[in-house]
Amino acid sequence: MAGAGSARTAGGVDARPGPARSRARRGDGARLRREILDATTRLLVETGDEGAVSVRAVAERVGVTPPSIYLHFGDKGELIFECCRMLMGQLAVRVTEAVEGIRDPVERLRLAAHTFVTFGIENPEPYRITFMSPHHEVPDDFDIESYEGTHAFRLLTDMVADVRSPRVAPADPPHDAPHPTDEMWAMGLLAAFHGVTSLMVAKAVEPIDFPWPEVGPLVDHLLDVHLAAMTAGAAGGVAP
Amino acid sequence: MAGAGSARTAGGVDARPGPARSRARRGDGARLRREILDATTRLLVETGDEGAVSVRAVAERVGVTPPSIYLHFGDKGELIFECCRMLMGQLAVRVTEAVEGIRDPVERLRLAAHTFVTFGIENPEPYRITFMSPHHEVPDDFDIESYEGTHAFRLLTDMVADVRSPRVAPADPPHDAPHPTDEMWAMGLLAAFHGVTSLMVAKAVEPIDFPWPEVGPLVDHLLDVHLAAMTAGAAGGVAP
DNA sequence: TGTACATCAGTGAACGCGCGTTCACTGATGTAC
DNA sequence: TGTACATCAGTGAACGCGCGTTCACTGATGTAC
Repeated sequence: MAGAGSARTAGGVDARPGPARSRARRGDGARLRREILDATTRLLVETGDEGAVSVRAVAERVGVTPPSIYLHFGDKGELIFECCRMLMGQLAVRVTEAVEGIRDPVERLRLAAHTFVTFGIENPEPYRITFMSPHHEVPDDFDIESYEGTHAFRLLTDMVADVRSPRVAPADPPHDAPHPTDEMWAMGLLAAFHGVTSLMVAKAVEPIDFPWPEVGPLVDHLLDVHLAAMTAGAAGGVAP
Repeated sequence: MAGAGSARTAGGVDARPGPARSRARRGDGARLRREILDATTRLLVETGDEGAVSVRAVAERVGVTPPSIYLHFGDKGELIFECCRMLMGQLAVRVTEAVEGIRDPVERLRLAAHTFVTFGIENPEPYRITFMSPHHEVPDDFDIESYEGTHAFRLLTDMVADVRSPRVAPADPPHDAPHPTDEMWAMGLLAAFHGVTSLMVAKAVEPIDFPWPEVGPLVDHLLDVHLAAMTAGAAGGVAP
């Protein structure tokens, strides 16, 4: 079975068993864990289909039998959750690296936005599972503070604060509402860019020739809109 | 089997067979079609889980055997697609009715946005399948012009045009780009509100106590941002 | 008014499939004496 | 230096399940004569 067998099993997905994986050395059982996470992510990215990710398919791609998965993950849900967490971390790292060394706050924000959206579009299925699916249960030991997403959102809030500094109050909103906080601006931006990514990732739309604009210009437009609004009240605004 | 049997089958979902459905009269075979679509939608709304919607579960809820589904739908995909289309139509109707009779363009836009987001949040699973899933194949006879979504987007574009009339050019964007068209404004708004809905619908986030803001204020904020930007150049803007 | 017949709405039983998961096991690797 | 043994990494076979779909059928309903 581990020899030169048929590569096509597990739901018709090419699992490419790879070159007869060698058994891990004694203390190195964790190696398989890394390989499983890796294979799951690649399966998700390459097939672009959550349905293609079964315990069996992952095992086959790693070059191991299905029960081996349970040596490292309690169940399938745990595997998927861990996988999403890893990708979330990668996204955060990407964005952080992209803005590194850039001083102009506006350019930082712009680059962060484009990086975020691009990452999502390049990894549609992981993005979908992480941000658009209701399924994965959160494990008991989940800690919001050590969650990569939390750091990322804080980074966004900081970027917003930098853009708005020296702080200006926007023109009074047309209805009776408090002026937005940095967190509100950040949430608005997140919603907007997530919205763009989400629309592009839901490929349902693809075969319909709906006049979607190019992604880049749309992201720039949304940024411009926010930047214009952020600084609109600069002239007559109230600095706290 | 059609008597007082166990209501709990088909994946543990309560299918509630209902009061022994009577066979349709001779020319009224289409009745079942409507009932199937109805049951599918309700199953989707009530369980909030796409996985709960199997041909068997739908059949049981309607009070009919699984093969009967194939009397009216070629396969499961066709059923789901038809169901989404119906919901899309309902959404369009809801929004249209909501803004009916309201003269102030800004208030129209505001009401449309809140109605859209609320509909999505109240029907998370249908919203997810319709707007956030890549699965359903588009049938061959699909006509974009008669698609409810197309009308809805046109409605949005018109609302944007009304708000921007008398037409004003926004302040020059900070980079070399053309001024946004009505379609671009509409796409930006759609992305933003879809983003909000999408985040709320992906209940993955729910068990994590992330500091999501209230939906209403966030929608208002995004509207304010767009309105401020739309009218920012009014003073020195160029009317075409 | 009565009856043979075509049509239509739906049934019952079964198919093959891939899935997640379990359980008893094997055989290589390192360690203690 | 040699050997018994505990441990660890992974296997092989099987489980029960629900799924989408098919096929030959049944029995009620309306229609033609």
